[in-house]
Amino acid sequence: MSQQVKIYDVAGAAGVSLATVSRVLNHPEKVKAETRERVLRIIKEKGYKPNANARGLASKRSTTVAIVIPSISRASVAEMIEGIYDSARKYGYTIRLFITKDEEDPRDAWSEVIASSVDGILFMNDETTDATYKEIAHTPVPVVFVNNISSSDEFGSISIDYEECAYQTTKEMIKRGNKKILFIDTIHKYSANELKAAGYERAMKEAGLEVDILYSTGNLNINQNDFKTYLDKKVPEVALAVRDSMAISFMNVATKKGIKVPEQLQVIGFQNTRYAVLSNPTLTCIAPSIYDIGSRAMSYLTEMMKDDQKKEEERDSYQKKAANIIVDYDVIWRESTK
Amino acid sequence: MSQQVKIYDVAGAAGVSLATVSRVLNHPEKVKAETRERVLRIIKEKGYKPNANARGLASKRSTTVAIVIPSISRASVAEMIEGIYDSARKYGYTIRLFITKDEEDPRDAWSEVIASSVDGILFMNDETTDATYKEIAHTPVPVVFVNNISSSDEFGSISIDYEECAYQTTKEMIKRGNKKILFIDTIHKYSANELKAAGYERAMKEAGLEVDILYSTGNLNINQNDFKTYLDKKVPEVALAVRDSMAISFMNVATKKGIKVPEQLQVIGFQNTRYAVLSNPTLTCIAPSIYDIGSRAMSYLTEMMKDDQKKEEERDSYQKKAANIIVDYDVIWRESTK
DNA sequence: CTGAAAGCGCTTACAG
DNA sequence: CTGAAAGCGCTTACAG
Repeated sequence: MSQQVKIYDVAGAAGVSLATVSRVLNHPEKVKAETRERVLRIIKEKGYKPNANARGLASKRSTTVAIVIPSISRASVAEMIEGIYDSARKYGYTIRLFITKDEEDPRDAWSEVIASSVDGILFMNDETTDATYKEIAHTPVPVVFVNNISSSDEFGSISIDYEECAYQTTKEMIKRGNKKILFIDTIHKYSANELKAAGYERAMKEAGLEVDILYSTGNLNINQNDFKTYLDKKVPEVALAVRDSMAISFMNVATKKGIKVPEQLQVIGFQNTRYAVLSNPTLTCIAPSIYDIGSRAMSYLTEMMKDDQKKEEERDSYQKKAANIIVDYDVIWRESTK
Repeated sequence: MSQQVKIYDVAGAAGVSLATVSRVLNHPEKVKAETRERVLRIIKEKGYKPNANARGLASKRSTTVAIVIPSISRASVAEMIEGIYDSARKYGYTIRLFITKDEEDPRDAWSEVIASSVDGILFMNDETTDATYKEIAHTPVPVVFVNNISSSDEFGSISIDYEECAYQTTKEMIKRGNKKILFIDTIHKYSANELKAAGYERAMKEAGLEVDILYSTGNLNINQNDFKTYLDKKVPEVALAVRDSMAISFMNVATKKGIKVPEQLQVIGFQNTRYAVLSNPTLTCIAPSIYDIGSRAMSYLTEMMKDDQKKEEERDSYQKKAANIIVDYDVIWRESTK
């Protein structure tokens, strides 16, 4: 249980004051090259790492950002966090993780995040109500919405244009001669899913085709019943599902009923999880660059935090800069489509 | 951008000194009930949340623990983190997330974790070499191994007994009259997978049956080729795979060759990921209580951190207490077995 | 370019 | 049971 090296130890060994050691770390350009080299060498030798708490307290900056997510088990969260993490490391930030539980008061959750004294917040949320906006309006550090377009111009966001990619994909399937196109959505209204549905509807209406949306829960057993009931009545030419799991489940139910995929029914998922390639047939997917969303969100947050260090008056600038950044997507054609 | 409330503000409003406010928060039993109530009310009114950095600096405790994982995209990590998180909240701890990249020096990674001044570390690692042990030996805070039995008695661990569950499951399949049982393993040696293989081997040898292990990569395309090549030569009665994705992939390759699952070939996975129910047929799985591993790991770490606050002499006690805690598992029988 | 000193917001012996 | 004061390990104006 060895004692951690303190800045005093380094200063002593290098024959300088602790102020100089601190400067070497925080404003190296203000220190004479010769001194800097010497201090740096000692830092390395002794394995000195500044105490994060002391640093945070003195500088009012913690070089820590919070990731706030509703639940970590959602399919894409892991990849997004990985994107955030890699980007955060590049900028020297550390991650604090918060999972907001549905059953608890979001007010408490948010103030806990703030109290943890982070320099910025990456906020992933499937549905952002006005109440949420009010909640987070007084946050003393920059907030960036991840994978969820912010409808407020107070906060920036990084996301896929879900409306557009649903629109384009539906349109493509129409162009390929399909008319009966089903959209499978969650009962619960998530803002991303609402955008997907809107894009689908736009394409269908433009082509004069009938909009057909099947709502089901995320629960697999209920899904399967709903899907069976639906398929007893009719078989669409194409099914687009907001989640890969729903797409695969729909495909499995159809296959068991003797419906051939993709000959009679083509299926498309919206997430491109790793399991899209494990289904049989493999699943064609709209593939958002989830990793990129994470890493771009972090780098955007970094910019905002830089601005945040400036004085109050100048600060308005970044508020106005609040941008909704759109990240690319691909469509990966696999066996579930012709 | 409202100013955060400080302990001074609360003290002023409550007509007490800041020491008393601090006591209300940290040692409530030392404060007269009447005073305590009043202070508590003001704290609530003002929405006071102590500054985490200042608190950490003054008390030498940060009420933060680090989760160190090799890569977040592994199937079970999300659920484990959820378990850790829920348990951490219960004990009032916050989470700092570290992802160790294969390409970087583990020495640097670990010292970064320590510098972030956490009170304890939850260490998830697929393979722990002697070098790793040496690396982390001088960690100034308690470390608990998660999902990886520690072979050192310096550190405790929480895990499934992978050897045992592989043994029991193989034995069960033998009891059901199967003789040709294949074990599908990763080429890369992960300690958990080695334990699974050992359990399988023990059961096979006990029954005088031939051990048959197929090694493949985690890469799906390579898998499929390996599996095709294997199945061209022979079809086992049972295949046990260390990963669900490998099990499903093996099953899909077999199905495409016209082999009937489960009639001719039964398949069992080792993880029970959500996708076990999305495969067709659904996959029988050994189901470790991943969530429990996470939550028990955190609660065990809490104990160690409590001990860690005591004096050096007393400390040996917890070192000796370092336990390897075994968490339960289930076997969930689905369509891929008879 | 460097050092002495104040201060960041708390906690915790130490008196009383 | 409560307050005054020292101190946690840094950063950063302020002098020089």
